[in-house]
Amino acid sequence: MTRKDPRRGYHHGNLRQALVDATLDLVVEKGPFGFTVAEAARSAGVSAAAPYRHFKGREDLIEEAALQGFQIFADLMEHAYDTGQPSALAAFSATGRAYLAFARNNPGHYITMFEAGVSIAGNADLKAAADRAFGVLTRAADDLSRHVPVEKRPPPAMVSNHVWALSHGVVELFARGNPGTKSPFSAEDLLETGTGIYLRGLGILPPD
Amino acid sequence: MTRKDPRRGYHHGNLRQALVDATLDLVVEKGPFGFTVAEAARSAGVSAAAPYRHFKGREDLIEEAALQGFQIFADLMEHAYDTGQPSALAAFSATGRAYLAFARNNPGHYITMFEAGVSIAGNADLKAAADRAFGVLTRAADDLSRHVPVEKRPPPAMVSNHVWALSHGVVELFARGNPGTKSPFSAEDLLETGTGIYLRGLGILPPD
DNA sequence: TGTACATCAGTGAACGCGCGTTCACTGATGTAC
DNA sequence: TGTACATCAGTGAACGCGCGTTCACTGATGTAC
Repeated sequence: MTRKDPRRGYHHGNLRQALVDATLDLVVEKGPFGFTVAEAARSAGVSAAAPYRHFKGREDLIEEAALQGFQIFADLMEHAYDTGQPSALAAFSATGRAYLAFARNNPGHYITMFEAGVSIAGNADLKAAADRAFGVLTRAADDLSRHVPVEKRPPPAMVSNHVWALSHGVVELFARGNPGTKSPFSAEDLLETGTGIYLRGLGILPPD
Repeated sequence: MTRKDPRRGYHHGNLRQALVDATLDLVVEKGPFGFTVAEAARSAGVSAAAPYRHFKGREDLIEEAALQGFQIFADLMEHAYDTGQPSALAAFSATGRAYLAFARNNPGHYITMFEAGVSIAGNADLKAAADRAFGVLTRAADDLSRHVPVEKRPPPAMVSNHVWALSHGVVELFARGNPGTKSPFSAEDLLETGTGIYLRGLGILPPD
């Protein structure tokens, strides 16, 4: 009989995932480069050598964490998009909110994905998951663009890049305690109002 | 007579600045945490102990680099603002372009300022320089806001936060080769078109 | 102008540290029959 | 069901490494008189 209890694996039981989880915590606590394999092992309660049974090395471990992040992210984005259907506007807004919610609720993932120096293009799995996530954003932007008169309609990829940049900027500057960059406005407010004004500029929302 | 040639200091001649410059290069080359005091010393051609004549430690060196960055940044922003006067719109656009130009031309500074984990709030000099820079952006947004009917005028600080977030997001995602995040559009185009649409949304640019 | 002294920016050796990684190993788990 | 064997996830010790930092030092530069 093969393992009846999937929570417990061989010896430790899911050491692989425990290491990924430890990585996510460490990266939040000590910054994207404060993370060390040794410390991840320590906090999973195993020897420093154990991680090498599951990962080729430090880079491999971080990439796995980032990969899981992109997969969760893509799932959330897709779900948000579906939730907003059939309204292009509702779908678009929902993906924006999902972006911010993901960054807030999964700071470890967000950091490994965007701040830990992982090369997305250098790893086919990562690339695929990242493309899936941003594909949703582009699709949402595309749907929305159809409501804009052709002659003043920017390319959908451009719209999704604008929104992505705004979202990422808001996350980096205002969704974390990082710098002395306190804002009187919450990240959620900033993203909501920012995209609102932007959509008015596109002519999708009424000028009031 | 005190030093007639300010380029050459004592022994090395401006070791302090040479170390800062080395830091800026290293941080671009190896990422915000790939930087080490030892390597900065090496590339300045001095022993590993020498930096401690000029800086209290690693953190102090990075903070000096970031401080110089904020000062240059603030100067550029002020100059851009002045250049655009008396048109509020021209001044505003110029500061946006200055932001991106600074990030492009001073990647080392930008990294030490925003990605190296330096706490801006924790250093009074840094805080002052950062406030000066973002004060310009807020002033530009404030000037601009006066052209918006009061009832639909968002707080100027909110507008400047929007623009800052968009600018930062564009820099992080599209102005560097970092991730697999290639865009068919240049960072300059994205910022220009993005703020253009945003300003239309504010009712400052005509809807065409 | 010359000399004696003070200052100070560097050196080189040394330290303790924690890291990433490898390796031979061991003991628990799974499997064939 | 029991036994012999294979597999495999861990261990613990060891390695070489480069780092940040300290320290006593030295030799160049500045300064008082």
